[in-house]
Amino acid sequence: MSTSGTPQFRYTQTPSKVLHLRNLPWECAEEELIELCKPFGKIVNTKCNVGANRNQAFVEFADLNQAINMVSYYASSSEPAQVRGKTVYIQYSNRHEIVNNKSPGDVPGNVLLVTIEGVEAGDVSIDVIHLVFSAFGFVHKIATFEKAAGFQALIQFNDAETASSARNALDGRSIPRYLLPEHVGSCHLRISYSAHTDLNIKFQSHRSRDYTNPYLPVNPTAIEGIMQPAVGPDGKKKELESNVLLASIENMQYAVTVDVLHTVFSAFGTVQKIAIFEKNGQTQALVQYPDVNTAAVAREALEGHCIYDGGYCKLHLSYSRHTDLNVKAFSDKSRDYTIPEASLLAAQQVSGYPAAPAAWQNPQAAPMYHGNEFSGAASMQAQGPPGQGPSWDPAMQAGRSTFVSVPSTFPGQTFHASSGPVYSSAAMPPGSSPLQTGPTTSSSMASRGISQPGGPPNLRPGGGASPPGVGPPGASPSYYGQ
DNA sequence: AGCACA
Repeated sequence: MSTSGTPQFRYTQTPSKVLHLRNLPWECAEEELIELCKPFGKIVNTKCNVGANRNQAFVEFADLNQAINMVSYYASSSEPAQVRGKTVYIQYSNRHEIVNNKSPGDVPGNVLLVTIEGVEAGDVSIDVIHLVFSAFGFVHKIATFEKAAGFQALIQFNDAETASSARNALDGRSIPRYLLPEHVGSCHLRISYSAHTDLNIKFQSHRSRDYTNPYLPVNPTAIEGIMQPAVGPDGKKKELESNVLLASIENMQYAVTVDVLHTVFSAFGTVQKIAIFEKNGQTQALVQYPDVNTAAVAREALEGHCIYDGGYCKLHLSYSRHTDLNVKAFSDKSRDYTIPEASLLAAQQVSGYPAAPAAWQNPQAAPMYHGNEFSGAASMQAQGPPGQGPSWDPAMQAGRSTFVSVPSTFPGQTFHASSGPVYSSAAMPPGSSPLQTGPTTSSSMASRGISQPGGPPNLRPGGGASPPGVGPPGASPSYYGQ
């Protein structure tokens, strides 16, 4: 009649799908465990390297009878269960399921996430990575990128077995010295599994490769060497122009939203895409125009100007190396205005989907936002529980994104309806009302018919000198049906 | 050789 607190009698545990294995060799690999147990049934979960000595493990069978089969087999067998020649002691676990067994990175898959510790991105070429990992099988695709964790690569193999062999052999090991530049000290590989099954490589470049598709276009802006700054006739470095501007926002006392940027930059032409991200603690944004000329005009006009009065949110503009941003169509940090309104609205009607693990190891962001500009985007790949990534992206459900393979196995994903961004007036600096006309504040925005819900910028493009040939930028975006 | 994880 005892309900709780009754100690389990030592040697008469009740049968459980979960078996407790002791006296395993130190850091016994999961594969060895599975090898031992799979003759008795389907293994649904394992936990290895348990205990202070890391020589215990748990194995969970799909069916209780399978566990019973294994225990009773070895109970009556003359040959004890063995791993690497060591006798393994098997009992029913006193629990009935293995819980919290694996972090996402431990769930085997055909794509590896490799962190190359102790190197700069430039130290290890994609060819070296390819060489190292090709030892274990045909490498289909590689995408490299930088983020807080360091220089990382996604390596796609044909199957999980191949990926696993590469992981087992290389995790914690180093890339051979002769493949590295002299100045590189140690260089350890930290390898886990990616949740992805197929990387979406857009270009062959020094950052990404698709070895299955030799006809994939070479990204002219992403090949090493081409990116060397051109030198003008005067011998000075000539900045490469681009239709995409990189804006650094200095003294950002107030929130700068996608909409604010859209308003500001639309004064010079159609803004196609915007992405906001953090770089070294500073907010930056990429703003894409259809052509270089428009970008150049915007750059000239806006450079050094402040979005808000009082020297707040000062813009510094340069040309990005990107020519076509690959951004989430509708998030709080990015917008793709080239997407037809209808599809956006339609996308927002979609409901009932679990939140996508978003950009968890988003391979798309990786190759597309290479370089220094987009560590912010890369940070969306921050390792962590899937499903806790950035906000749900309607575009994914709208079928526009083909790159995310949403693992259906992650629990705890909740759908948060995306009702569109809400721009609180807190984003607007006090005393910087758009309607206020001050020394540096013109009413040009209002006269252009721009009315932003959350505090339109005071910035007057060109300091009063409107760029030639630029008309009213049209109504503010109506994507979110304001 | 004797039960993890929160």
